[in-house]
Amino acid sequence: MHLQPLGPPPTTLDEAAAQQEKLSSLVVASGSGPSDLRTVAGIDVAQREGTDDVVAAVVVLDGRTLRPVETRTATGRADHPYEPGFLALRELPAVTAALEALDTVPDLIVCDGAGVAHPRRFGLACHVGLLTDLPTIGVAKTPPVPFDMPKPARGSWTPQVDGDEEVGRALRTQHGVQPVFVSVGHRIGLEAACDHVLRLARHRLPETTRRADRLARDAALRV
DNA sequence: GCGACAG
DNA sequence: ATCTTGTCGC
Repeated sequence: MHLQPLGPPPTTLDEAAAQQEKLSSLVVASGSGPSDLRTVAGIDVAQREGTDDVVAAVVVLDGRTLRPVETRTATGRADHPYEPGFLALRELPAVTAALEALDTVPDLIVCDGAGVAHPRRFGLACHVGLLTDLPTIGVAKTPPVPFDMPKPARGSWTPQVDGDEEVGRALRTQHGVQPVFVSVGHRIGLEAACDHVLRLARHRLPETTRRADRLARDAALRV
Protein backbone atom coordinates (compact mmCIF):
# COMPACT_ATOMS: atom_id res chain seq x y z
CA MET A 1 0.00 0.00 0.00
CA HIS A 2 0.98 3.61 -0.46
CA LEU A 3 2.70 5.31 2.49
CA GLN A 4 3.15 8.96 3.37
CA PRO A 5 6.68 10.42 3.28
CA LEU A 6 7.74 11.31 6.82
CA GLY A 7 11.27 12.40 6.10
CA PRO A 8 14.57 10.57 6.60
CA PRO A 9 14.61 7.93 9.35
CA PRO A 10 16.35 9.23 12.50
CA THR A 11 19.68 7.70 13.49
CA THR A 12 20.20 8.90 17.05
CA LEU A 13 17.92 9.19 20.07
CA ASP A 14 18.07 12.98 19.82
CA GLU A 15 16.99 12.91 16.20
CA ALA A 16 14.24 10.46 17.02
CA ALA A 17 12.98 12.63 19.88
CA ALA A 18 12.99 15.70 17.65
CA GLN A 19 11.05 13.82 15.00
CA GLN A 20 8.51 12.62 17.56
CA GLU A 21 7.99 16.13 18.88
CA LYS A 22 7.60 17.51 15.40
CA LEU A 23 5.21 14.86 14.14
CA SER A 24 3.11 14.73 17.31
CA SER A 25 1.38 17.98 16.30
CA LEU A 26 -0.01 16.21 13.22
CA VAL A 27 -1.80 13.50 15.19
CA VAL A 28 -5.60 13.63 15.08
CA ALA A 29 -6.73 12.14 18.38
CA SER A 30 -10.47 12.36 17.85
CA GLY A 31 -13.30 11.03 15.76
CA SER A 32 -15.42 7.92 15.72
CA GLY A 33 -13.04 5.98 13.49
CA PRO A 34 -14.22 3.80 10.60
CA SER A 35 -18.01 3.64 10.30
CA ASP A 36 -17.86 0.29 8.55
CA LEU A 37 -15.13 -2.04 9.71
CA ARG A 38 -14.68 -4.22 6.64
CA THR A 39 -11.05 -5.07 7.38
CA VAL A 40 -8.77 -4.57 10.41
CA ALA A 41 -5.02 -4.98 10.46
CA GLY A 42 -2.82 -6.05 13.35
CA ILE A 43 0.91 -5.38 13.55
CA ASP A 44 3.54 -6.93 15.78
CA VAL A 45 7.29 -7.45 15.79
CA ALA A 46 9.44 -10.34 16.97
CA GLN A 47 13.16 -10.56 17.54
CA ARG A 48 15.43 -13.17 15.99
CA GLU A 49 17.57 -14.68 18.65
CA GLY A 50 21.28 -14.34 18.32
CA THR A 51 20.91 -11.55 15.75
CA ASP A 52 19.98 -7.88 15.57
CA ASP A 53 17.19 -8.71 13.14
CA VAL A 54 13.57 -8.01 13.83
CA VAL A 55 10.61 -9.45 11.94
CA ALA A 56 7.43 -7.42 11.49
CA ALA A 57 4.13 -9.09 10.71
CA VAL A 58 0.95 -7.50 9.40
CA VAL A 59 -2.26 -9.52 9.45
CA VAL A 60 -5.45 -8.22 7.87
CA LEU A 61 -8.65 -9.70 9.27
CA ASP A 62 -12.20 -9.60 7.98
CA GLY A 63 -13.88 -7.13 10.32
CA ARG A 64 -16.95 -9.29 10.73
CA THR A 65 -15.62 -12.83 10.98
CA LEU A 66 -12.12 -11.90 12.24
CA ARG A 67 -10.73 -14.37 9.71
CA PRO A 68 -7.38 -13.49 8.08
CA VAL A 69 -7.62 -12.22 4.51
CA GLU A 70 -4.02 -11.12 3.96
CA THR A 71 -0.73 -11.68 5.68
CA ARG A 72 2.70 -10.09 5.23
CA THR A 73 6.09 -10.16 6.93
CA ALA A 74 9.32 -8.23 6.51
CA THR A 75 12.62 -8.11 8.33
CA GLY A 76 14.78 -5.20 9.40
CA ARG A 77 17.93 -4.40 11.33
CA ALA A 78 17.70 -3.16 14.91
CA ASP A 79 20.85 -1.13 15.37
CA HIS A 80 20.21 0.40 18.77
CA PRO A 81 19.14 -1.51 21.85
CA TYR A 82 15.60 -0.97 23.01
CA GLU A 83 15.12 2.39 24.70
CA PRO A 84 11.85 3.22 26.45
CA GLY A 85 10.04 5.85 24.42
CA PHE A 86 11.87 4.89 21.25
CA LEU A 87 10.33 1.62 20.22
CA ALA A 88 9.83 2.91 16.69
CA LEU A 89 13.58 3.27 16.24
CA ARG A 90 13.87 -0.51 16.33
CA GLU A 91 10.55 -1.61 14.91
CA LEU A 92 9.42 0.96 12.37
CA PRO A 93 11.77 0.04 9.47
CA ALA A 94 10.51 -3.54 9.42
CA VAL A 95 6.92 -2.43 9.97
CA THR A 96 7.20 0.02 7.08
CA ALA A 97 8.50 -2.68 4.76
CA ALA A 98 5.66 -5.03 5.69
CA LEU A 99 3.05 -2.30 5.13
CA GLU A 100 4.53 -1.41 1.75
CA ALA A 101 4.04 -4.99 0.65
CA LEU A 102 0.40 -5.00 1.75
CA ASP A 103 -2.29 -5.05 -0.95
CA THR A 104 -5.33 -4.49 1.25
CA VAL A 105 -5.94 -0.98 2.59
CA PRO A 106 -7.49 -1.75 5.99
CA ASP A 107 -10.15 0.42 7.66
CA LEU A 108 -8.26 0.33 10.96
CA ILE A 109 -4.86 -0.73 12.27
CA VAL A 110 -4.16 -2.04 15.77
CA CYS A 111 -0.54 -1.71 16.89
CA ASP A 112 1.30 -3.46 19.68
CA GLY A 113 2.46 -0.70 22.05
CA ALA A 114 1.54 2.88 22.77
CA GLY A 115 -0.12 5.65 20.83
CA VAL A 116 -0.33 9.06 22.48
CA ALA A 117 0.27 7.49 25.92
CA HIS A 118 3.92 8.32 25.45
CA PRO A 119 6.47 10.79 26.88
CA ARG A 120 6.24 12.94 23.75
CA ARG A 121 2.71 11.91 22.81
CA PHE A 122 4.00 9.96 19.85
CA GLY A 123 4.23 6.23 20.33
CA LEU A 124 4.54 3.64 17.56
CA ALA A 125 0.79 3.65 16.83
CA CYS A 126 0.91 7.38 16.06
CA HIS A 127 3.86 6.84 13.79
CA VAL A 128 2.02 4.11 11.87
CA GLY A 129 -1.05 6.34 11.73
CA LEU A 130 0.76 9.20 10.02
CA LEU A 131 2.67 6.79 7.81
CA THR A 132 -0.52 5.18 6.47
CA ASP A 133 -2.91 8.07 7.04
CA LEU A 134 -5.33 5.51 8.47
CA PRO A 135 -7.07 5.23 11.85
CA THR A 136 -4.71 3.49 14.29
CA ILE A 137 -4.92 2.30 17.89
CA GLY A 138 -2.14 1.33 20.29
CA VAL A 139 -2.70 -1.63 22.61
CA ALA A 140 0.04 -2.23 25.19
CA LYS A 141 0.35 -5.22 27.49
CA THR A 142 2.07 -3.25 30.22
CA PRO A 143 1.11 0.26 31.35
CA PRO A 144 2.99 3.16 29.74
CA VAL A 145 1.32 5.47 32.28
CA PRO A 146 0.21 4.85 35.91
CA PHE A 147 -3.35 3.63 36.42
CA ASP A 148 -5.85 2.44 38.99
CA MET A 149 -7.09 -1.10 38.57
CA PRO A 150 -10.53 -1.19 36.87
CA LYS A 151 -13.37 -3.33 38.23
CA PRO A 152 -13.23 -6.98 37.16
CA ALA A 153 -16.11 -6.89 34.68
CA ARG A 154 -15.34 -7.09 30.97
CA GLY A 155 -15.56 -3.58 29.48
CA SER A 156 -14.76 -1.68 32.67
CA TRP A 157 -11.90 0.75 32.50
CA THR A 158 -9.97 3.47 34.31
CA PRO A 159 -8.32 6.54 32.80
CA GLN A 160 -4.58 6.90 32.36
CA VAL A 161 -3.83 10.53 33.03
CA ASP A 162 -0.72 12.49 32.17
CA GLY A 163 -0.81 16.06 33.39
CA ASP A 164 -4.44 16.96 32.92
CA GLU A 165 -5.03 14.83 29.84
CA GLU A 166 -6.53 11.37 29.55
CA VAL A 167 -3.92 9.82 27.29
CA GLY A 168 -5.13 6.24 27.54
CA ARG A 169 -7.28 3.73 29.36
CA ALA A 170 -6.70 0.54 31.29
CA LEU A 171 -9.39 -1.62 29.71
CA ARG A 172 -10.64 -4.96 30.98
CA THR A 173 -11.21 -7.12 27.90
CA GLN A 174 -12.22 -10.24 29.83
CA HIS A 175 -13.68 -10.72 33.28
CA GLY A 176 -11.02 -10.86 35.96
CA VAL A 177 -8.16 -10.77 33.48
CA GLN A 178 -5.36 -8.18 33.56
CA PRO A 179 -6.37 -5.06 31.66
CA VAL A 180 -4.77 -3.93 28.41
CA PHE A 181 -3.66 -0.34 27.87
CA VAL A 182 -5.37 1.42 25.01
CA SER A 183 -4.32 4.72 23.52
CA VAL A 184 -5.12 6.61 20.35
CA GLY A 185 -2.74 6.37 17.43
CA HIS A 186 -4.35 8.61 14.80
CA ARG A 187 -7.71 9.61 13.34
CA ILE A 188 -9.84 8.12 16.11
CA GLY A 189 -10.92 9.11 19.63
CA LEU A 190 -10.21 7.15 22.79
CA GLU A 191 -13.82 6.13 23.32
CA ALA A 192 -14.16 4.64 19.83
CA ALA A 193 -10.72 3.06 20.14
CA CYS A 194 -11.78 1.19 23.28
CA ASP A 195 -15.02 0.07 21.60
CA HIS A 196 -13.05 -1.45 18.76
CA VAL A 197 -10.54 -3.15 21.04
CA LEU A 198 -13.38 -4.66 23.04
CA ARG A 199 -15.08 -5.90 19.90
CA LEU A 200 -11.83 -7.46 18.65
CA ALA A 201 -11.03 -9.13 21.98
CA ARG A 202 -12.09 -12.74 22.39
CA HIS A 203 -9.24 -13.19 24.83
CA ARG A 204 -7.17 -10.67 26.74
CA LEU A 205 -5.54 -9.27 23.59
CA PRO A 206 -7.42 -8.35 20.41
CA GLU A 207 -7.39 -11.00 17.68
CA THR A 208 -5.39 -8.62 15.49
CA THR A 209 -2.40 -8.56 17.82
CA ARG A 210 -2.67 -12.27 18.67
CA ARG A 211 -2.53 -13.18 14.99
CA ALA A 212 0.27 -10.75 14.25
CA ASP A 213 2.24 -11.95 17.26
CA ARG A 214 1.99 -15.57 16.16
CA LEU A 215 2.92 -14.79 12.59
CA ALA A 216 5.90 -12.62 13.57
CA ARG A 217 7.07 -15.21 16.03
CA ASP A 218 7.23 -18.12 13.64
CA ALA A 219 8.45 -16.00 10.77
CA ALA A 220 11.36 -15.09 13.06
CA LEU A 221 12.21 -18.77 13.30
CA ARG A 222 11.95 -19.61 9.60
CA VAL A 223 13.12 -16.46 7.78
C1' DG B 1 23.42 8.82 42.20
C1' DC B 2 19.65 5.13 41.42
C1' DG B 3 15.62 3.07 39.71
C1' DA B 4 11.77 3.36 36.19
C1' DC B 5 10.58 2.88 31.44
C1' DA B 6 5.68 0.54 25.30
C1' DG B 7 8.78 -3.87 23.24
C1' DA C 1 11.38 -8.78 23.45
C1' DT C 2 12.60 -13.59 25.61
C1' DC C 3 13.46 -17.51 29.10
C1' DT C 4 9.73 -21.58 31.26
C1' DT C 5 6.30 -25.24 35.11
C1' DG C 6 2.29 -25.49 36.85
C1' DT C 7 -2.40 -24.07 37.38
C1' DC C 8 -7.07 -22.34 36.78
C1' DG C 9 -11.10 -21.87 33.70
C1' DC C 10 -14.10 -22.30 29.63
